[in-house]
Amino acid sequence: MLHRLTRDFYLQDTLTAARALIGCFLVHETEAGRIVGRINETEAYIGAIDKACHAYQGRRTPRTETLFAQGGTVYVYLIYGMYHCLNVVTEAADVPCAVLLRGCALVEGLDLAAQGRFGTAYTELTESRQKTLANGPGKLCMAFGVDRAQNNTCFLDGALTICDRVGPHVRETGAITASKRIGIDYAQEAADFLWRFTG
DNA sequence: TTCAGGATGTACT
DNA sequence: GTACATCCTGAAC
Repeated sequence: MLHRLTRDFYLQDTLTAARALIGCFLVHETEAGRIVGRINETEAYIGAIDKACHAYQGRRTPRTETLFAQGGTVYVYLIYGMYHCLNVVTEAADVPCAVLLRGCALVEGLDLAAQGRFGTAYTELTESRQKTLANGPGKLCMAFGVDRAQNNTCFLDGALTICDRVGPHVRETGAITASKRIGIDYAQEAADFLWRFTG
């Protein structure tokens, strides 16, 4: 069984959505098979008040255009010239907000993910590499085979989706922790917002 | 076990 | 020209 989150979910308040995404499943249906991971780390980016957000104060450029789409849109961008980051656009159209998916634990399609990251089968990986398969935004994209081709597609009807139920897996969360976001020291007071969720 | 440095390209000043 | 929502490797402790 595969149960996609509905439009209502993505139209929620960004901080609420960022917290609620913990425990949900990121699913990518590729030609080679399905890759599924339990989301365990997210960060919220809210354009109106957030200096770390690409669309801070409504800054609108070709790159940030996707952030102004309706909640449920996929926003992928290139960072540091070599890595991609996968975001979930939230809230209504013309409100630039998104949730960055920073990490997940793979539960299905392990070999596909390992091929994407290291070019070898999962069973060939060292224990260390198995544990760190998708525990960071750049790594998550490599493992799921996500790049800018997915930018501006839709989580509701595309190959890339988010579900609260996939096969035998059901969304399940224990304690969720809020903490400071990572890698945005340049964002002054916004760097101290507790907009990172793990669980 | 921790840490510094390099790779790399796009967007924007 | 500069900065960037990162990751990996290898050297030092």
